Amino acid sequence: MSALAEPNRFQIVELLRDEPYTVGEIADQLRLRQPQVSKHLRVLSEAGLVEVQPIANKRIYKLRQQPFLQLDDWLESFQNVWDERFDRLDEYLEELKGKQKEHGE
Amino acid sequence: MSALAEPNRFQIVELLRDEPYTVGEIADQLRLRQPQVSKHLRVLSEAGLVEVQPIANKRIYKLRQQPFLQLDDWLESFQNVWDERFDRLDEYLEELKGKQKEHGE
DNA sequence: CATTAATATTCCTTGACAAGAATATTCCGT
DNA sequence: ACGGAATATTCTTGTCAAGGAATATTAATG
Repeated sequence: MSALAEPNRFQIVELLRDEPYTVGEIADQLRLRQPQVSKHLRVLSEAGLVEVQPIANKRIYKLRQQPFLQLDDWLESFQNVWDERFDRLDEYLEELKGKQKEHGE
Repeated sequence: MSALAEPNRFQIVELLRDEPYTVGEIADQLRLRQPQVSKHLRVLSEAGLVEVQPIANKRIYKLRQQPFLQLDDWLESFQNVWDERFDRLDEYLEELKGKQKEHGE
């Protein structure tokens, strides 16, 4: 997830969402210098967010879907909670007031 | 999203997924020092991931759902792509070979 | 085989940020 | 009003990661 935290990398991912791109194409579209793009792609690649397909001396990068599905799963583990707990906060407040009362006696 | 990149903050969020917690409780459960927890909560708060409810001299932190829904939306913008494009990579490769041919003539 | 295009890697510098330690603030009970 | 929790803030320091510039690598082409 820290791979997505960097703004330029985030942009790269959004760009690749549309279609696979070459390093040079990415650099052009995002107005970045080639070495930085290569470095960012390296990070994205090591994070498993992206995969490469070498063709001639070009390298085509595309998104992998696994990490996104994973993230989706993670988010679902929250969805459940919103529903289940209408607002557990109230419940918690009561609990606290109870504790205070006990302490007072 | 960079707020979630920090491991301790990520842990805090996962902890708060279960129920709201006090700063001290978070510090205890995650074996962190209170000041760092406060600082992390500040970041999470400014990122809109978390909200506070002061009660006595305690402060109860809970998750806000908006940013999570937002993230979910963002992820959906990808889902569409996976389906639509069986593999646009092939298409792209063809395009490249075409270009090479043109260049050769 | 020399050249050139496309990409990757290295080295260096700089800025951001997290932890630690100490201190400040706020609120309650007495 | 005072003492003590609970929490926040400040300051400093060390680390890490991103950008820039230069260079290395790989592959195609004549």
